Amino acid sequence: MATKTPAKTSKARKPGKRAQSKQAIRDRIVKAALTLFQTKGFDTTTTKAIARKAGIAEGTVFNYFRTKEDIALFFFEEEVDHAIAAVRDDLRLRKAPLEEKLFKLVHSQLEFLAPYERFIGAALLHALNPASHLGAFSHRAQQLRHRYLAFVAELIEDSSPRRKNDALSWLVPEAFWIYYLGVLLFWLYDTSKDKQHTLAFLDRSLNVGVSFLQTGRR
Amino acid sequence: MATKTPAKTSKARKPGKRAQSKQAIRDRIVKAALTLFQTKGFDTTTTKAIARKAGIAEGTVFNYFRTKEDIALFFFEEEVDHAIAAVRDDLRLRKAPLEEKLFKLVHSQLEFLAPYERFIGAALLHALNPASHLGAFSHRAQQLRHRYLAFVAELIEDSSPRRKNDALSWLVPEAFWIYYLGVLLFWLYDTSKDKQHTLAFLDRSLNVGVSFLQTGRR
DNA sequence: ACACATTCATGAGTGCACTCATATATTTCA
DNA sequence: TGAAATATATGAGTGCACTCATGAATGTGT
Repeated sequence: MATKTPAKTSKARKPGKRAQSKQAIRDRIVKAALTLFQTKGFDTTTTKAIARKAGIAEGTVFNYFRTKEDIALFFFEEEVDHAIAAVRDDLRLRKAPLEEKLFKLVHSQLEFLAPYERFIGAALLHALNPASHLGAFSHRAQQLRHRYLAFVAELIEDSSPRRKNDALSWLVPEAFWIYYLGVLLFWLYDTSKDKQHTLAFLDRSLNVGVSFLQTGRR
Repeated sequence: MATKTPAKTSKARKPGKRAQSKQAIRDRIVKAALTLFQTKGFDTTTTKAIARKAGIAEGTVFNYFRTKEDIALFFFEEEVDHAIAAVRDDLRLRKAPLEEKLFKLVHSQLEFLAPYERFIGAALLHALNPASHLGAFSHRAQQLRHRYLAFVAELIEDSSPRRKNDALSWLVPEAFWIYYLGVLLFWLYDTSKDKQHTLAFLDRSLNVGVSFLQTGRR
């Protein structure tokens, strides 16, 4: 059946059929799940429905994700990685002031999330529990949050060096996290064209926040 | 059958049989649940087992608590109320410095939690998610957290009046919350006699924290 | 004391996330 | 190329939290 002549020379050589479909199925699951989460909500979407929509058996879902929540988490991992990369790879930002970097960071996130606004709304409710169900991502969720905040801390550190031992410094990422959740809420309820109100709010509040941070610190 | 002659005079009069057993059953459920949570863990304790231990049918559990998590939440509500009352009712504390009030608050909590150390450990893991499962208490949990932090804010406000509009003031309860979780962790792993290390840590850290708070603020 | 209303206990039933033994497809190696 | 080894798909099964129709117990008005 297979007209394949794999020239498996030395060691690492085989983007074989397996690896290919593996990636494809993973994507199909995530896509199907997100569509359903978006239209029916997280809780009311069954794993059976996800499997059906993805064209696979129910059990197969669990070969790719340990739990239903992990599927959603995977999405947020992509979202955070995407946003961090967007800031890292923007050379123009290299020597830009802190508030511009943070703006780009959050803006990238919002862009990524935009197509799934309904789902995000539901997810956020959970995540505010303060840590329930969807926020109850259990372990990887913590890691993700940590990765995100570590990046934020890195940006801050780059912009106003030293002062690491400041008694307040560990609070700043916590505060940013709360701020970020606030922005998300604002964004969700923002009915202005292209979410312009959110962007304006982001711009202003970051300016105020950063300048407060730097004044209070030095 | 009933040899009862209820002199139902005017309006509000009847601690009837109903209300009595209602309270009793509620207590039986909570007690049974806590014992099981403590010995077998939260997740591995089934509602059926709770019902059996409480001597009632499984469905009855759900006449008293909407979810299994609500049972645990009820326990924490009692815990917080108890601790707040302990501080409020201690007249000697009325004009004591802030750090003493906070000490009493947290100390009361730890005393209350002591018999269920194992369960707390499990619960804390969940609650750190940052908001998962047990922390996923969904709504009442938020209210509880809010009630607790509002009381803390009240104590702080009493001790160093004014300065309400300080840009940092909203962060202080958040910080205290994180601090409190830290204390719990410390306490859980504290093997010293009567948890003396925890108490010493509490004492010292509250002194430092409060004085920092007041210096930084005025 | 009797009927009507209300509250509550009951446990079989439901739907769901997740497991597992088995079948099937892919890769490896001679 | 074929057969052993390995990775993956499958869907009936499992255990659990939670629901609901029923009936029994308690409360209320006469």
